[in-house]
Amino acid sequence: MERLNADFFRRDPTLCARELVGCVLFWKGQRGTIVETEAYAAVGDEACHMWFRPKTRKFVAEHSAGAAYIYLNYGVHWMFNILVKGGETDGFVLIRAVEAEPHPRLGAGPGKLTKMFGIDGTGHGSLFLDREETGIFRGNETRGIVAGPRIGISRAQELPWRFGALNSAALSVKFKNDAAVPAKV
DNA sequence: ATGAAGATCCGG
DNA sequence: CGGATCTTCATT
Repeated sequence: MERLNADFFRRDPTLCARELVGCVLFWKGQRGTIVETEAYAAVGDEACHMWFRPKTRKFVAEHSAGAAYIYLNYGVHWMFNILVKGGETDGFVLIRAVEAEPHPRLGAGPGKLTKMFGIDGTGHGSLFLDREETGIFRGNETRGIVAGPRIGISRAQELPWRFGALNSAALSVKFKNDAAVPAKV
């Protein structure tokens, strides 16, 4: 399998998010097939942390493409994101769900998958793609990829920047009126 | 200092 | 549907 390197994350966040569906995430002894992601853009996206969090803008300035951006949400759940730095197209990809053994819905949500993998703040800022015990490997999603509005945000709800594997049992939330997007190139 | 909001999840 | 439980940020 082909290991993804930082170059993968030097493109448009929506492209990165879409192509990550079907790839396999490895993290300290566990693996999961990514079945749901969301893209967040530095420019023109009011839902992105960069829009309203100075600390996030600092993080982006000080880290390179492919770095893990991990934060605690609601004081309870760790969110696992990957930094995208393509110049005009900086942003993040949030990993929202993975298929994993043994229980199909063990990784069916952004907070659930970090708990499953043991991902927490200690990984924040790490270049995990290049580490021995962590990384992402390219896969091919044969079920088709669908897109829709992002989940749980209050702004920019119109952007269809959530991507998922069609009919996966591990989606955090089912897609409504699934509009299949073209498979990757 | 203090308060509000937040890319969620579980249980009643 | 409310509570958990912590960080960031704006306001006092």
